[in-house]
Amino acid sequence: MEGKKSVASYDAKAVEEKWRKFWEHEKIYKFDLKSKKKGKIYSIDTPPPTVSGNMHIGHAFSYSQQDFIARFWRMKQGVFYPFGTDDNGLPTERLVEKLNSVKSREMSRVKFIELCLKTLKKITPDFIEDWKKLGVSCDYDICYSTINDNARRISQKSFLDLYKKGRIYKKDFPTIWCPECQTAIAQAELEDKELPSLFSTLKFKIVDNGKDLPIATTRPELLPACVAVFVHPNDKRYTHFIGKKAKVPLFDLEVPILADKSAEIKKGTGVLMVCSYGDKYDVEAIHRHKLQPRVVFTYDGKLSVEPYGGMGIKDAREKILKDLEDAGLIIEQKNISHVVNVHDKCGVGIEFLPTEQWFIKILDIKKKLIEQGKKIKWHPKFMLKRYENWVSGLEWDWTISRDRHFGVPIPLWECKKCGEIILPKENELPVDPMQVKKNCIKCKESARGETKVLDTWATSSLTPQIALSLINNKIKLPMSLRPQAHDIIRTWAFYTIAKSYLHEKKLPWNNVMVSGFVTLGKEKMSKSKGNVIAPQEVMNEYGADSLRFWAAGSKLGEDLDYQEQDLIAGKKFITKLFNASRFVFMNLKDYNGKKPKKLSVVDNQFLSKLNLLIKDVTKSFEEYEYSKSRQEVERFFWNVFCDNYLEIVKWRVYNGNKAEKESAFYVLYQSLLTVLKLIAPIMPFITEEIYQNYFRKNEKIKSIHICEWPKSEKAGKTDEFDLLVDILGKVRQAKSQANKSMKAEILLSIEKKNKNKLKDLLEDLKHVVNAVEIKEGRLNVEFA
RNA sequence: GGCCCUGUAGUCUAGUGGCAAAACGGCUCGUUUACACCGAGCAGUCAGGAGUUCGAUUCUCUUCAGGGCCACCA
Repeated sequence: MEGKKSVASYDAKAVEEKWRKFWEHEKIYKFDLKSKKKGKIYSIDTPPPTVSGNMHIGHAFSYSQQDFIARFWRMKQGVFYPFGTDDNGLPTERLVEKLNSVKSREMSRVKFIELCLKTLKKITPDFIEDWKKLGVSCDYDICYSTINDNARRISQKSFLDLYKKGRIYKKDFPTIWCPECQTAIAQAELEDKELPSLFSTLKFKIVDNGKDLPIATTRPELLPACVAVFVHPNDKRYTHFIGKKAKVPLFDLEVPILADKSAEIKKGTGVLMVCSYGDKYDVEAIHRHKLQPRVVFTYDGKLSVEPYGGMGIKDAREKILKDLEDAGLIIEQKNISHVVNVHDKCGVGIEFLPTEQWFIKILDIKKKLIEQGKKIKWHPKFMLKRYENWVSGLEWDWTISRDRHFGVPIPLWECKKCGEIILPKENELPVDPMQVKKNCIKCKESARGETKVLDTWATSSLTPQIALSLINNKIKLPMSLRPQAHDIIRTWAFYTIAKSYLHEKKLPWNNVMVSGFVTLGKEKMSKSKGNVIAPQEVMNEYGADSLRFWAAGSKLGEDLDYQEQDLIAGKKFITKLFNASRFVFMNLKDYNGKKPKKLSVVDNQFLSKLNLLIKDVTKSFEEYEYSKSRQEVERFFWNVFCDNYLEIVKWRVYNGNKAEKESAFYVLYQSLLTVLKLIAPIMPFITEEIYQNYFRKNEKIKSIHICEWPKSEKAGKTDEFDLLVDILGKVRQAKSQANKSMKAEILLSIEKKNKNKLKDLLEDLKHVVNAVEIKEGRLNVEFA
């Protein structure tokens, strides 16, 4: 033997890999309807990540948080916790094109989807690996992709159902259009972007008398699209022009001057030009006054009016400004910064262009959808407000058609002759109408297969239905939980609530938990800023348990600053668990966990404290307050169990008689096991390691993660135990202030009333504070 | 312009109508039969103002600062 003892240390990486394989091999997280306790299964509508690149730290943060909840409920009553990937969108399309060096537009949709599925089959397992490494305890055998046959079938079936319910209509209408992606998009896909702009005041002229009518604009390229000029009916500067015509500068157009209260007297020059279409306001104004629109942009964002035909919007703007200047038609110009709407996927400014699109009617049920939202429990509560705000601010029905190539096809045909709509039968789904020929039912002419595809949200709003279809709908809506981030309340949460209501008049789930995001130095992490942390590296360095421990550090919905010190704290906690367990079983060895006839007063009261802990931690998990759970277990384990209880029982464990030992052994065994179970949802690997090493043989259950959640029994009093700890603290303080060793022998005097209270505990006290004698008197410590 | 969230030790986070808390960091001691990835102790904090209250860090209003969502975007 060496002079210095060798200390076993915990190798997180190796241990975590071992248990990850064990869980997979033993199918610990396999969904089993029979596994339900109390007749219930807690079902989770897992967010399907987009397969692209790697898991980022935001994923690690929010998936950890939902996994705490999942693991808690698994132990409590059993869970349905599927996994899925979202592969039905632009990011996947781009990735598949890149990996296979193809262009989706040069292939048929069917072929491209086939290629997607093939490619995904290859890359998804590696992608999911990060989730498994993090310990996310889904049943990965219950796995969907939002582009596979089943998801397409459900998505198209949803379309058919809503069509038959009269919820879907097609309309030729100016809708939000992205000239970059060349597709219509939904209100929810808009993003603000602040841009510098030139604010020019231009000379319009009154047709009758040639007088100037100054109008300010940032978009002179819309001049040829001008269809009217508005002034406020009370604006005395202009009332005498109402009813006359104005001449648009540079373009030989005459437009009516109309009175409209929406023209603000104080804004700009007080005169407003209405164009087809500059913004949503123009769309409404033109309809209100029944004006004839004159559209000057093409779908790819170019002008269609000579002499500017074929020029991009920005180029045309510059050229027109120059021509205006040359013609002396600019009165004033200034640089301003203003906010414009851009497409969230590409950042390009949107336009309003009249196209034929499919819509789901939702504006008429806004109130109903808010009511549905209120029936769901939002965690944290205020997230409901964001939902309400969004729904009450909706001004457009849901545009569900996209003029793109890749995606779930809109399943219908239209008769070329009579316009009759032909729908597929349910057993034909999934179908691509561009590949299947149909004839009109009425006039027998051939019908045109719809070329548009569905908005990706039209499919991902069905994740509850898709997930439940994988278990033959043995669980019905509402599911228990939707975990998600707050940036997609207006899309994923809203559309899912809308669809469940429209299809079944049901809630999709009873609870929504909304995670915050990760910041670095209080700034939002983003690739463009370069301030990103890779969770893979963190797991390599500290282990997944530490990363999860960190993710449990802030309460749900709060942002959390990434700090390395938090990872160190997690690692230390793991080491402490590891060492304390080693100590316990160094002494217990083959102890079988049987309850002795009688427990000592200290042991009994310590168990009462443990019972209080169980109660608190359970409640915190039930309320999605995992950070409270973590804090409570951490504090109990470190301060009460390690710092005090272990010190108190040490002497008995080493030197006690049979009864004293048995009592201590039983309590050590039970309390350590309970602490492990309580923290297992947050730190699944270390708890499994300790469970397997020491408890499995007696407990018989294959894994700690499918053990029964601890039950809190009625807690008895803890007065004497608390007093003992209190005295212990005072003695330590006295020794520390006297610069004495904790081993220093002392004479301890205790207040008389306390001496009576402590009469059963004096022996314990004597050994733990190393008192040579305990006397009555005031509480004080004398050094021997 | 409307709505929502946040502001607590040097740092990062809990928390409460009645002594302000943990962790990391700092300082002082100690220890080697679970643990130096240790133990004990010490110092240090509720953004500013007003109100409600016996009492406010907590509730209300307001100012300031940070963040988010929506609207506007002539």
